[in-house]
Amino acid sequence: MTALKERVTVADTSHSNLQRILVVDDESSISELIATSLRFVGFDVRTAATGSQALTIAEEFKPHALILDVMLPDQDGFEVCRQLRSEGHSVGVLFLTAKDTVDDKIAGLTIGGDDYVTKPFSLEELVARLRALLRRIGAVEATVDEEKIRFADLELDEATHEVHRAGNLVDLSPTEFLLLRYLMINADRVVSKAQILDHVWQYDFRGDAGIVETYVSYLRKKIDIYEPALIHTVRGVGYRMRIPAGN
Amino acid sequence: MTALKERVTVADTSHSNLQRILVVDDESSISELIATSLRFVGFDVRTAATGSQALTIAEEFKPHALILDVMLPDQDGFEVCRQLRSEGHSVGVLFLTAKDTVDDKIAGLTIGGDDYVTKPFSLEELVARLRALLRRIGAVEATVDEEKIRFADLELDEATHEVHRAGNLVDLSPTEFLLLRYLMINADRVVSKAQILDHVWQYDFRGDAGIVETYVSYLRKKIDIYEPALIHTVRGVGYRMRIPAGN
DNA sequence: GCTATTTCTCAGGAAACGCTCAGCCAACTA
DNA sequence: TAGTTGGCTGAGCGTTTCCTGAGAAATAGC
Repeated sequence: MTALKERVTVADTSHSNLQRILVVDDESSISELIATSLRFVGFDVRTAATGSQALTIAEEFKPHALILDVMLPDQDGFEVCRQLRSEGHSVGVLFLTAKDTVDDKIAGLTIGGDDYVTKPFSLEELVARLRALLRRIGAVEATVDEEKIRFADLELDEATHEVHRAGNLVDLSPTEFLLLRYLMINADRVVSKAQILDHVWQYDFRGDAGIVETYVSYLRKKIDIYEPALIHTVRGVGYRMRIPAGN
Repeated sequence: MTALKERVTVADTSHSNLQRILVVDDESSISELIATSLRFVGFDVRTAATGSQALTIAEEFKPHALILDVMLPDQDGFEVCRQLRSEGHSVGVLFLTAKDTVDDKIAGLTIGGDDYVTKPFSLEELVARLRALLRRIGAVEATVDEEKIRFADLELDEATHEVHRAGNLVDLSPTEFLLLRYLMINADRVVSKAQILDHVWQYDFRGDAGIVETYVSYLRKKIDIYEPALIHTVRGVGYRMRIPAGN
């Protein structure tokens, strides 16, 4: 799914040098979805279903970050977070919250470097947010990890959410931004509409894959009005970002 | 009986260095078709007809990948997948789904390097997808395994879906691509029209074998306009891809 | 609360594709 | 050489795939 370089052969875990993420959600379908996705892009992941279980696992797993549902069966996510911090763990937290649960508590989150994502989310967004969080709390060793993705004369900045093509600022809607990001990360490879749907759209999206066509069309009108066109369709297979020149 | 079974098992599988694939489908005609085909191309294959059976077999067989029908008699494919993953198996899954199940069920199928194929499928496509999946999840040891197939000055790239002949990009339709792929994989060997039909076309194709001739013709006009011609007819037998030079 | 943006559905049209068919050519046979 | 068989290929047609504009519904911003 994501960039080749991020692919690390899934060996095992114990004391790997991968970043360790603890996913806490009582719905196993959600936590497994996240875990699978994160493992694939190169994280070392554990899951927990309750707050107390999370604390136990965190004790020995020592995660760099948590993805933490605020609604847990035993105690709420904030409580888990507080206990963890009181024990001296400097861990970043990405909260998961239902859309309508966005009350005051969450407002103050971004101050501490934490962040939150509302359910349902798109996997692309979750991973992007998690990466940003890890960068902020300084859990990323090397700073090879720039916040910009480049392809040809296209430049996408994760920090500012800005996109430039040939030096010109391009204004994109949130979905367009995510889609472009996904295409750029997979530059030079064909990605199917199903893949795009699974990664860019929210996991509960139940509409037609035709929406991908619509958004590709939007993107083209914004970034491929410049030469050369970079988004190419591979009929019957999917889309591919590439520099056509070389033949 | 157990003795016999175990002997056989130990003899050709248990700790073979072949890649292990577990095929799960309640229609034995389908799972046997797939199993036979995969064994022939060098996989170690087991089959299961239900979800629980799949979990049991997976426990001891430890497959590198699953080919999993989403519609199973007891539980659906997702559940099987989730249970397997929650037990820590880092297994890739290739889902099988009926074409009209495209509604709500197929969401999330391409997460974590997984993929899906709709029934009816062509064996060539299934095998190609499976190979790609194994590559993505890193189950292939040596990395000699590039995503390109080469023969003479022909080059077929699975990731980009591009074909080059003598450095020139050649544009192929999906079926043409599959056919060329099959011929290249069987380079220097004669393949009959029936074989081609069985592997390249969907297993429920009930048309005339003459369509193979038509597609070979298409292919020749696209790749054998260069010298030397690589696709040769073996009259009364089939086709063979070869470099003519030698005699 | 109203407006602007964004998301999503839908439908028409254009192009590509899969497939059939028929006429023709080449190769083998007697 | 003539007949027969197998293979090649152009033409045609129904279907699928993709693109795009228009508009409804949801959302966010002011």
